[in-house]
Amino acid sequence: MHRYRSHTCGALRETDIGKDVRLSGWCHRIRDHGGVLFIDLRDHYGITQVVCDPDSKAFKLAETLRSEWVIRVDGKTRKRPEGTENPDLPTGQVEVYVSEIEVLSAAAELPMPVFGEADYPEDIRLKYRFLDLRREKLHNNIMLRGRVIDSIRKRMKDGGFFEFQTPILTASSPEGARDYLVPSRIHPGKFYALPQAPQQFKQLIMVAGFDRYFQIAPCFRDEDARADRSPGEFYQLDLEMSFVTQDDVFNAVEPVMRGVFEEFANGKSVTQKFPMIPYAEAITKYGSDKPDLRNPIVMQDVSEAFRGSGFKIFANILAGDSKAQVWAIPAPGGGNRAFADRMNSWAQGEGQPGLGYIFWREGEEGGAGPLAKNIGPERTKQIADQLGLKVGDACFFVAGLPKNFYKFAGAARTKVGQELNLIAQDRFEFCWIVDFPMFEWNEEEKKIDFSHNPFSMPQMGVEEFLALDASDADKILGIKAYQYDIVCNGTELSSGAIRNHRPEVMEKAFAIAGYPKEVLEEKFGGMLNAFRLGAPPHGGIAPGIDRIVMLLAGEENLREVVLFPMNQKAEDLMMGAPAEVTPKQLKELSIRIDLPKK
RNA sequence: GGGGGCGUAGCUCAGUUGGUUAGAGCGCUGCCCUGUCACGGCAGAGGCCGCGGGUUCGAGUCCCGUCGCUCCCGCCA
Repeated sequence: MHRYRSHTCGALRETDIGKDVRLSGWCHRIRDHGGVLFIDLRDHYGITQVVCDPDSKAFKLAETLRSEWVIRVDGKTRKRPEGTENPDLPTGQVEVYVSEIEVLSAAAELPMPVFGEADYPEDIRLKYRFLDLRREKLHNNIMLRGRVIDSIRKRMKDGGFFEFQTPILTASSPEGARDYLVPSRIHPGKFYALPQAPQQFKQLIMVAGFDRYFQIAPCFRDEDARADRSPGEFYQLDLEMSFVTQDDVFNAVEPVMRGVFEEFANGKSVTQKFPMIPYAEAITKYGSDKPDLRNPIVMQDVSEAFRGSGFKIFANILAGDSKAQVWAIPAPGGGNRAFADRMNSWAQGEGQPGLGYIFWREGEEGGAGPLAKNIGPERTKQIADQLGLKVGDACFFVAGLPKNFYKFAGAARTKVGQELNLIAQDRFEFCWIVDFPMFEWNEEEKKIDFSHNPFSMPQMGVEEFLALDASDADKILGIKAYQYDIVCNGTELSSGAIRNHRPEVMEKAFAIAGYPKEVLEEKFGGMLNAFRLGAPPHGGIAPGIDRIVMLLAGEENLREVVLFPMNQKAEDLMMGAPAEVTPKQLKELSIRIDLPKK
């Protein structure tokens, strides 16, 4: 017999009754009845009930066992007595009557239990990650992650993509997030950077003629964390294709995403054909470039209903600036004062002066609330007609310059959807967001910036683009890029683009964003050189693996789907990173520490 | 860098207008228990109420500061 086990803890069935077996695992739960003692023995594969009584020579030792001790047991598989079967366990028809126990590893008192699903503080969970990972939910999430990645790989290879590895130690890039830097010992004073994404490498792979690249790629960005953004490092399904249009990329990626989600959706429905929503439309309808389409609320411009009206605050805002607008956020089913007031105080909590509203209720079919009184019944009806609102509904209003308030309007749309339970929980709602602006105005620095990444191809003829005059800001700011996102349930899952493979267009684009040719040469010289020596038109996208798994696992936080995550302050509490290093190490790197003064 | 929430036993939490000795459940320790699977029963240990200062006759409770965790904003080509 094997030293540790003849079966796993999830293996035994009625067909094994009568067999002498050997199991190893953790003492998940121990129930000592004095004369009979049960141990739920757990390993990766499942749980088997192990029984001991005073007739067994292992009984004395069994009584000393504690939670999470690792033991080996020998015994005989037998049918459970009539009426004591456990239908919740695959092994629940049988049990193992123990003849011998060997303690392989004892466990001290636990800082957190493995048994049960009680919530524990994150710092304890992170410090004792290996215990947390023993727990069913996290264990399953990590296994799901592995299966999702397997599925992605298979689908990508079936789609004609080839897997490549790109360097981890590379050069710092001037755009984008802060880099993680690695000092060079051989070149004192110089640094490698960890890649924020293998962006340039994958483009160079296209220039090298490999045609279709993918990689489950680690990416490193020194940015502050969010619930859906790990600090430090995360993984992307990075992919790139040659000789493609935007549609070709969509047709390659959409089936992979849909297929993976359908495979692991667990009964939830998945969008069959991802709708394409232009960026500008997403902003005006949903107040976000990552709209949650499970939320049926669509906002509308209702400026005309307020222009010159008796509601002076809005009327004055509209009169004061031709670009000012009033947007309506319909709230079907929210037609009562309590809800409207709750939204209003929520808005104040968000730092807004308040949230104007009208609601329609029995006896006040013409609209209730101070705002309705100010603008009068005719305009109120105009709003109700435009938005299709009826008795029992409400509507909220925000006014000002859309570029300043659209985020808040989007947040209000989400809040209304949540409060009124309008968000369908049984669906994965996908869409493409397309036609992102190429440039944006940087108000702080009074200059034009790239609005997304500088490698996208502008949606403009080469001649016309090269002829652009830097002073023609309006025209420049109106240029769209072949830049696109995949959004699912309000989470940005991917970002991609058709790349700019023309050196002269790239020079022009960087010039518009205020980067002289020398900077471009210094920072992107490698890629620029490549583009001067025969580059195929190419494009790609990079879906975030962690976020995909998070959605499929039904988790709200990335840390629930990452094996060994860092906390929000980018610390690994288990390994103790980051940490100080020895003076000798620093000296070798020609680095002297100069801490900021408190 | 900024804002919100939280911080009471190992853990989850309760703790009234500021008022005797700060409680419960889980876990832990001991004893009892032969069919449990969230086993059950009895007993027990375990608290700088995050930390520092203040108001008060009296602070877990009120005020100020600080630290920790978390969520959000900035940031994330």
